[in-house]
Amino acid sequence: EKQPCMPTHPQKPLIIKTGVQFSTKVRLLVKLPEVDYQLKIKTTFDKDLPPGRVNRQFFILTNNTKVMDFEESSNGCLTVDFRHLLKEKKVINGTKGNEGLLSVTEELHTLSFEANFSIQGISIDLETCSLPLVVISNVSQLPGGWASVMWYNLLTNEPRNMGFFGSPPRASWNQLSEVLGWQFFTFTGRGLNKEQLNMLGEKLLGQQVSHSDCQVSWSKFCKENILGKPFSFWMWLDSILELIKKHLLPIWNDNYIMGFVSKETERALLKDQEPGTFLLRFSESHLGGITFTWVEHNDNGEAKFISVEPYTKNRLSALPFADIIRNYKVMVDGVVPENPLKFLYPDIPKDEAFGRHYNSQQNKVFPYIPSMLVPMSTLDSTLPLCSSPEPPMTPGMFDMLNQQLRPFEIETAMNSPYPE
Amino acid sequence: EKQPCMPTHPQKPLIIKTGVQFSTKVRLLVKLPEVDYQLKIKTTFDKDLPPGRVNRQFFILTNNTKVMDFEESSNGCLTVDFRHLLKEKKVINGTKGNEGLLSVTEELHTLSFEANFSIQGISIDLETCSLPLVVISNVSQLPGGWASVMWYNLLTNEPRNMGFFGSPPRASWNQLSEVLGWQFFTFTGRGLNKEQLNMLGEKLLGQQVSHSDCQVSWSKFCKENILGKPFSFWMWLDSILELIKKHLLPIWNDNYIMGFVSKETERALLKDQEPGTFLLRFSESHLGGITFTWVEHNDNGEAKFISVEPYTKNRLSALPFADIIRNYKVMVDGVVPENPLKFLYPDIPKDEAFGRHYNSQQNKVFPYIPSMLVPMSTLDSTLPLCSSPEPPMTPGMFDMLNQQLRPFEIETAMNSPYPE
DNA sequence: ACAGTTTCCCGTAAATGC
DNA sequence: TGCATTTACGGGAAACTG
Repeated sequence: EKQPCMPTHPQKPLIIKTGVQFSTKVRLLVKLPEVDYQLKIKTTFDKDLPPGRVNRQFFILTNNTKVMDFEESSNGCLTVDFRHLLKEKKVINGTKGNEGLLSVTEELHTLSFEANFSIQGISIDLETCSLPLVVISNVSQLPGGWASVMWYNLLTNEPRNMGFFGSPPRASWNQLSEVLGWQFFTFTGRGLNKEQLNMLGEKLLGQQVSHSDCQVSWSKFCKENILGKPFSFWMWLDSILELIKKHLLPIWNDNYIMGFVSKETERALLKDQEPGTFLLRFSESHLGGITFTWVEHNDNGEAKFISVEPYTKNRLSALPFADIIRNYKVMVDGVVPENPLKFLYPDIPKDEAFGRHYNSQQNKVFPYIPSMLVPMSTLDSTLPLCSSPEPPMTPGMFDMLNQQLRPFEIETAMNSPYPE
Repeated sequence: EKQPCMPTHPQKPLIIKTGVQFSTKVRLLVKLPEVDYQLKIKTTFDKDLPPGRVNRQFFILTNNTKVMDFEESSNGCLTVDFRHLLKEKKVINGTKGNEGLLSVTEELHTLSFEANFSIQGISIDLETCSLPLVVISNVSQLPGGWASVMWYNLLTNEPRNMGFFGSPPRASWNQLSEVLGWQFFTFTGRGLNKEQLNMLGEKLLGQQVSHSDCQVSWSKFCKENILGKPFSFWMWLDSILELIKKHLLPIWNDNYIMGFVSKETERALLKDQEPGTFLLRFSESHLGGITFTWVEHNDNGEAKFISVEPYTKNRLSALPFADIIRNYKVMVDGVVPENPLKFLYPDIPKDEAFGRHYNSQQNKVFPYIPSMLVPMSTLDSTLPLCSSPEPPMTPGMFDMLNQQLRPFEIETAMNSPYPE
């Protein structure tokens, strides 16, 4: 009879952080006739869970009973807000939970809600219970916790399979890619297009004709590190999500960040473009980084690709990315610096794409002359700095890429270059 | 018999922040013969203070009794560490404290320590009490709290005059300037020299032949805003102290920051120096800012002084100050930029002074070319940007300044230009 | 309305546990 | 020892409160 809406973290329901307030909404779906008495809701954490089933035990610090209020907006239903803290109960953990392998963010909990009322002499007990919750103690655990919530809700309809992560099912790439697109759509306002998802699928599963039916394990998604990197696929992807949210939102939403492109594809795309054509790509080697790559041509007409060291949140909070693109300079042999970035791929003049995000931060404070930070790379032309070896490219791949990625239709110059 | 050492904030004793642990040391100065029993110390907050005397009431959250331990290091004395939280007691504040005018950081509190033991059948009570404490709820109140602690301990020897800030005495500039110098010495490792203190005295008291015997009121020191500025003298000075601690420590300790110089003095000093001679000065218009001023000469030989927009902690955490000085460029009419900073006043070549603090942050990450931030000012030579009017200078002041500030003796080039 | 004050809580660093 | 997890708390911002 009651349908609990879940406690919320900033936009991330079903995750609760210890020591931080959270609120819960319980909606009574039956309409009680003439409710002039007060309906008390009692909330319990991990009510029915046998101790030892879970590694950590928690309790609700504040008063756990609240009286329901009428709420106008929800047409006659009753709702109630809880607002309380959660704190770990220190228990001498004799028999440590069943799964020593599970991490904290894989441990599932629940909130139970109970109410009792009597109508015409009949006592009625109501009880309901939340979907599985993840309890974290620091925001640094939020990505992991959110991965669990996503995986659970993607792969099961069971209301409370608390042992879910004891043997988590696999997800098909079809399912998973849809969820990943949703993540971006929900948190930034723009999802991922087919090409971007393809790159992600390839990163996760290797080169395949079609990823759709490939199965992705929970471990591969979130627990194992990417080969040669000190982070997992989801940690990497989430770091980019955070980077967009904090530093790249307007540019991302204007669809000016291709973002997820392999270095091979990048080269294939830029190869035949005008010198100074560039695109924006997220770093695959570092968490939460974005770089630009532009194409130049040697004297003998050969294409050369140069990428700048990725910018991370620290750098970007000193200088917004649009201003970096605007003012970026390369100085060769100490000669007059030049901004090598001319056209956003395929051919949008830089200022046309980013002009309205420029931040003319020239704040005139009278006796002083204004000063700004200019991002700059210094090259020594005697050193072949840019001769990074071509990454391996499978035969025929170039054509495939071309086919797959070419049909970008630009309607007006202000339009996005990467339609979905 | 007991001498309490005080609870500590990061280097700031006598200030306690609610919700944060603090520790206290109580030393028993008498040596007890054969103490084989345990001595319990009970700690009470604001023990004897009549309620209503203070606006806010607090209590110690954790267990307030602790058993003394022997401590080897303090030759046979007994010491004990308390470690507990302080939380405001919510009181329906019927009769609000005696002084509605007092701010939170002017409200004084105490910690009392009690112990009881019996020796040869005689029961002995010991009791002692801390110096007045300030309780704050956020670090943003730390500067104000610290000002109170300084003022109290500078101007009274009374162990517990809780109403001190009801009518706080004045300090002579002699006393105060000594304390200010100590502050810098204690928190940075380098104090303030006579010229720097002179500038501060002038800022606080106006131009006087001698400030020594001038009286500074508590209000002028810490409560009233500086004329035309939205902050008080101490808030301004403390913001600089923080800036030094976080971003300028080595340069400050090398004595390369003149820092406290009036604009008049600055011009007088730079006037006859080589073009490109510069000095470093703290901003008087903004909290926690540092700028450099350099001298150039017009075609007609007239000296021109240019100051850059002050750098604050945000800018400095993107780019350390030494690197700003190293790479700073001025671009006039889009022509090849040039670093106008040549000699640190009076004549130390820039790289000699700051070279060892340069941060060659060129981290080569293979496929990428490194990028750095270059601080740059752009000027349009058609606009007379630097023609800020000469600040007023009293007659004869120039000579006085010259006399007063000239005798800088430079022993070697690596030596500090501003000996104390 | 507003300023002084407190609360809230992210995010880094340090401490702790295993 | 190293890694996983929690605690600590500075600092910016929002909420509170007279």
